[in-house]
Amino acid sequence: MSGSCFAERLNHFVNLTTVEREALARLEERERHLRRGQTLRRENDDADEIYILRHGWIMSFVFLDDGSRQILRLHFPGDLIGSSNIAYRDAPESLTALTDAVVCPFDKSALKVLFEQHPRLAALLFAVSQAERVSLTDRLASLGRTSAKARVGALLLDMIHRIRFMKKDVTSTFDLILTQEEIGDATGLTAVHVNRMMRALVEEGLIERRNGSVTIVDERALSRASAYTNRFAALDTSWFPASRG
Amino acid sequence: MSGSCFAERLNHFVNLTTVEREALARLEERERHLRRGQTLRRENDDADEIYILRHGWIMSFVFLDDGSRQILRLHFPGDLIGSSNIAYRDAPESLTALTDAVVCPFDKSALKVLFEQHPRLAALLFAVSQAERVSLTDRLASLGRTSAKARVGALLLDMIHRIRFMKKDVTSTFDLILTQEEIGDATGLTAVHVNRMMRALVEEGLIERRNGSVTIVDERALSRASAYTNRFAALDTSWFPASRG
DNA sequence: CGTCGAGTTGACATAATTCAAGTAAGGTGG
DNA sequence: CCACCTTACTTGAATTATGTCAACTCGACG
Repeated sequence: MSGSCFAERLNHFVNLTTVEREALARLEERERHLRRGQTLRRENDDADEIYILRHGWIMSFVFLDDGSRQILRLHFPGDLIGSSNIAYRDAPESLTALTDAVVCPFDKSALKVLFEQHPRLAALLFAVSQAERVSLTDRLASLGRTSAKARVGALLLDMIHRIRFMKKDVTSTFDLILTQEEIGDATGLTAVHVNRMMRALVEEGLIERRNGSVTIVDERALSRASAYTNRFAALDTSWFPASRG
Repeated sequence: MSGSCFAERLNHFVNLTTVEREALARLEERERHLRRGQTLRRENDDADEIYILRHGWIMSFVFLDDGSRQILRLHFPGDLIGSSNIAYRDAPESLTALTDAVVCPFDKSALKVLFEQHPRLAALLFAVSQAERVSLTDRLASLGRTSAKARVGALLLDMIHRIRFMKKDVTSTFDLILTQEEIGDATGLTAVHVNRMMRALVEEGLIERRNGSVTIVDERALSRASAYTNRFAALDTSWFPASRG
């Protein structure tokens, strides 16, 4: 029953039944391969598709009228992406691959079956989306109320935590992937200032850099300096309906 | 079948059946009255309750370590609030009344019944929460990539649109309610700078102020200047399961 | 009548941006 | 294998947006 990294991720929170796994597997029947830099879809596209990210990293972002870009969220394997047009017919955000990537597109009508026949999965989806919401509010507080250095630090911490969540090895080193311009677009800064803040973090002994990889040297101090809250507590599944089948 | 402003709001999107209305009414059996300034719950409270806001305005916010505050969202009648701890046991955000308010608290276990017996309502809840998510990403772009003046303008526009959505009269004047300090905490600015930006907007003829009320004079220009996107399009309900009963 | 919270204003300080010029690394065509 | 591009990163100097501090007004309220 491997193959579905979405099921694998959801299985962190509840023990999926065979029937539930099958239902999830049906969302991942098709595959689409993307090369780094390739755009999966653009703002305002009329899109009925939602995607499960299987391999690689993808970012969602919007452009403002003046040409500036805001990166809304980084997506990792196991994430449900493009979910915002569960609500809307037109995509409110663009999706572009940060690395070579594989996604599984499915039509949003597939959710209908899920909600009808697998209430526990529906509840789980809902809970996961609420957790994503909290993650967004954390970023809102970061952009609204913390310094440039703290924003960059918080982004790095978020990345390492999410990487650890996927692979269980407790590493402190990871491939940055993002350019400094992209880090700026995620944190609301200019590339130049991101550069300065990264070296400041290095000078203060909080991180190290080698080629394209970053090591979190003093995670405790960095977390404090960046006002970072770790939200990787278990989901509260107590209210979920029983599984069917 | 009045009384439930939650049902009333959801009825904007689908025609609720009698059975569905009854299920929703069950979420609003209890009432709790709050006075302006009163806190409904605090960050880190162990909270099993979720609320439907019936009257008045409420804000959700977090405090950072340095004592600064970020207002995450303004809530209006018909909103589901405290929904973030559908995912978590401990509340990630505080809730405080901006005006005298009435909320209907219900235990999150009540959602279980909803997901089991009313898949269409569950789908609707999910879609509404995705729309909220998009609203949060709009704010993220506002804080990350627009000027102080634009952020204040966008907040005012968001308020007027949400007020219009509740009451159908197409007014351009509303009671601001928020202090300039609160506007600052919502937009990531200081109270002093909010003051300057508001008067700049007045001088440019975009808004007017009288006592505590604000009038949007030139909505088109203000929307452009604030990079504001109106998301009050209809929800896409095409994928919803059929209603039961 | 005095106090308090909110709004207003000016002078000054600071964080972040802009502009400009450079370096380093990787990829490509000859 | 070299010469040439291109893209990302780096750095300094000047500029601008926003924050800080402090003083004052005004209206509400007890």
